[in-house]
Amino acid sequence: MPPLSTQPYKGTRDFFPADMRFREAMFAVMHRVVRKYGFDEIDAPIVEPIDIYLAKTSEEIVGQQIYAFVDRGERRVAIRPEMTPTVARMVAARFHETPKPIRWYSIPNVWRYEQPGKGRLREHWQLNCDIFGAASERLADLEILNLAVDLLKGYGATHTHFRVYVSHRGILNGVLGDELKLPQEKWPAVARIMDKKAKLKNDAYTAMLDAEGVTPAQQKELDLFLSEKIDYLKQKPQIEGASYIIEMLESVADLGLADFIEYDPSVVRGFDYYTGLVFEVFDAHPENRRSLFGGGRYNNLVGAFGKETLNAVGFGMGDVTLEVFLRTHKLLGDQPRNVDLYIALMDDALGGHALALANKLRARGLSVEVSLGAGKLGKQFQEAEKKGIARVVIVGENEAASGVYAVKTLATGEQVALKAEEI
RNA sequence: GCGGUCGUAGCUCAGCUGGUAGAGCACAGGUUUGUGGCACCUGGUGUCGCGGGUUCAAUCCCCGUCGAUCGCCCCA
Repeated sequence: MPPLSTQPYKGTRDFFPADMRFREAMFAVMHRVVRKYGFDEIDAPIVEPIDIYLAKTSEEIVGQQIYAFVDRGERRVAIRPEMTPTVARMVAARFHETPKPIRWYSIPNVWRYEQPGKGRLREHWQLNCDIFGAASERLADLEILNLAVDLLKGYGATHTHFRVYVSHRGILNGVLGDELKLPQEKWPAVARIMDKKAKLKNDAYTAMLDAEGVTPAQQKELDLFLSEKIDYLKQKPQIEGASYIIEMLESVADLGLADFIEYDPSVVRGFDYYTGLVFEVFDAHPENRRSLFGGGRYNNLVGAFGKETLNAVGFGMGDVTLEVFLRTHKLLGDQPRNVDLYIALMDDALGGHALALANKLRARGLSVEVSLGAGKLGKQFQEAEKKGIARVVIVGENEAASGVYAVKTLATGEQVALKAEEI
């Protein structure tokens, strides 16, 4: 048998201590910020019946990107490609007993079978924040946007680092259907072309629209829609979602978030379950102009699990894109270890004494690493330094006998004699 | 899924149209045994990503494969 590979499965990562420290630092900000908004944390199994994705997740994800298998009991199951259907399921399960509005968050790992690339892997962790059953959907949407901005601000980001683009599901439908009178089966392709407009040359763009059978008159209207942005909506109040977006932006300005949030007609989002607000957060860095995360309103998902329905809005923020963002802008870097003391040992016979001393110090809240085998003192200093520990307590015969320990601060070389209670 | 680049010691990499491999850093030990970060000495490893082919001979050439990375497709 050939030696086994030490590589993790394609598109996944091992988290060695340094990676784990970084991840935990990212998560810590998430927990801190989200809890300030009164969100409760939840978790759920990584495997779900595949049915919960079939109806409402995008066809692309279910058809090509889902990890699915049949279990020993012939059940068709899937490894979760996203958390939202699970959250909706849990809300439906405790529908009556949970006070509304429900604010829940989670940081699950989710899996998609896709081509790994920068900022894209097969397994990633995703902060999910959702609000269910708000009496005012507008206020819930506003709070979710506010939270999304606040999260990135929690890492020290400002409006120069990122921008939130909002739109409404009804707008695109209204423009393509009611204004342009395009048949519904053309909408996805046209939306895709619009989304790519910025990357395309003008003639390539028109050529693609021509190929979809979009007439010059329709293209002209489309151009107006894309270029005049909010003014276009003001001229067409009959479009579903137009007045909603106009008013939303006013509320955003009142909240002092005008620098962070703007309307962008090309925001679409892939999930089929969105029903209203959709938004996407983009990195503003010229070399990392990519979508960081997004979300929107999905009012019909909870109803799929029972008689009762509940309006909902939320977003999912992935750790891979977030890490690229944070490192690109130098907002979060490598995290140091956090151990207070290293106990150096002069002789293995003093090991018991050292372990007991460590326990005393731990009881006072300090974190302590004990040398698990005496060596040259100099080596032990080096070991402590490499482990990122600032101070060393020396346990030798004199110390063990007197209960007064030499405590050395490595960075300065200063050394003082302290009793255990004084360390 | 398609195309480019890449894969050599733990890490970063070198290796001149093919002759069984090297540097720096890191690591271990020592310069004499209760005080490190400097300096010096010594030391080791590599199935040269994996599999196959061509050749007297392959790290080098060819094919395949796995993985990473960049771009495209797709998408969040």
